[in-house]
Amino acid sequence: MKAAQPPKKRRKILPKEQRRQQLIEATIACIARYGLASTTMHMVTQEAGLSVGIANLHFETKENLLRETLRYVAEEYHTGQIDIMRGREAENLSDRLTALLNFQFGKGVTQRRKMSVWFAYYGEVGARPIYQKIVSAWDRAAARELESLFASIIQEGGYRDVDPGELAMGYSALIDGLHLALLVTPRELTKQSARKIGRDFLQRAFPNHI
Amino acid sequence: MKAAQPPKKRRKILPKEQRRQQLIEATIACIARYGLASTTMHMVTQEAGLSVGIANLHFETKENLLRETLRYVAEEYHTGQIDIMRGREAENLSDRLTALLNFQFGKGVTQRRKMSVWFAYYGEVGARPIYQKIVSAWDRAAARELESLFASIIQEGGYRDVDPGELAMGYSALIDGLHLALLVTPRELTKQSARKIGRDFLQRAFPNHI
DNA sequence: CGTAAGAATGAATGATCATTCATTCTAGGT
DNA sequence: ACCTAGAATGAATGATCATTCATTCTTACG
Repeated sequence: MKAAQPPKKRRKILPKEQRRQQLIEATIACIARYGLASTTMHMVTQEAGLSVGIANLHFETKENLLRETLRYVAEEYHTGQIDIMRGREAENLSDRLTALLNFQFGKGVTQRRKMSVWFAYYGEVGARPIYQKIVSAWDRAAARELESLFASIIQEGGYRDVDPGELAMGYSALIDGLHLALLVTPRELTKQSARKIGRDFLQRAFPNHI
Repeated sequence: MKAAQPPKKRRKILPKEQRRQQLIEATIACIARYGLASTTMHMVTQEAGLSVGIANLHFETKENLLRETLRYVAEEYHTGQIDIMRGREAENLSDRLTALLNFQFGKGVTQRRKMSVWFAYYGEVGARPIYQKIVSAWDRAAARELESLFASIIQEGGYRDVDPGELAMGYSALIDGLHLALLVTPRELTKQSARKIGRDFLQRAFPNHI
């Protein structure tokens, strides 16, 4: 009786950048499925369909791979937001608000896969200064952009007694909290109602823009 | 040259319940300091000033210890909230709202120590069904209580077009998001302004109660 | 074709860690 | 003062995992 042969796959050689990307994607998949704590190098390389040694070749250490993965995830989310806020897609201020909501509760961002990874890293921020640095740098950039968008809206609408900085902080916190709720208690909250809650927040602040 | 002798401590025997509590506290301290991923049984028992074997004696496995620690932290936070919302300390509805804010941004809850632990577990929720079960059970209980408090306020104030369930979800999400911001970007947000942001949210919804 | 630069492999290594359990010690009961 | 139930200890064990590196394979280029 012969053991079933794993189909001998031909070894493929690819440029460094492509392999790095492939490993980062595999890392995201593993963290979403098994958690940051129990993800091993073996799992990651297997997920990528490669051998264990490959990770060392492209990232030196596990620590590096995890750091680069966080950088990638943080950049993807925050540049998506920032592009919308800067008005790449909509000049109109009201439309930018709607586009922002659509992005924050859209298919790309609210996948369980993505949110798991996001909060897995947040959970370690308290213990790893480097994670805190990466996340807070992006957070600050997005916060500035949001504050400036809100300031424009306040001016355009002539809204009184609203501080753009405070409002931006509140809105960001609300969005993070809603993502957390979607992850932790998905039965209590749908994407649609989460989106509505975000919308209502904006509407109370900017009644003529939403 | 003699190595400095660790002062031989006399072995102390204590009731099971007290040792369990001591180990849970040590676990919280370690998670806050080193993160959930790198906390070892050695660290925990050392933090408690006990030997490694003790953990097995009272909790069987590391898994159990971590689970019981989460149960303890979740219960502490949510029962604190629920007691206030039920009006143990204040019959008046407005006072209950203020008390809730004070609790959520008070000394006890917003310590880095506590918030680190809280989010460390949230980060693993995506991968460990048992954590999700514990957290979401308490979340649901607190959400129900908050919804009922909001419903009373809506009735008392005759507020129109406000859904208590939706508002409760939004408020909880906002508070979670603010705690996360306090943990991740402490330089951008003080406890005082976080509290003010929470207050403003309530004020927009219940202008006559805050 | 032939060859060499370097990409990819995976068995081996050593470090870390949870768990075990034979032994030691404590304190309440007699 | 003595005894014993069972609380506490910590060296030993075995499992898991990141990392290494001698070897194999691929492909671009002459």
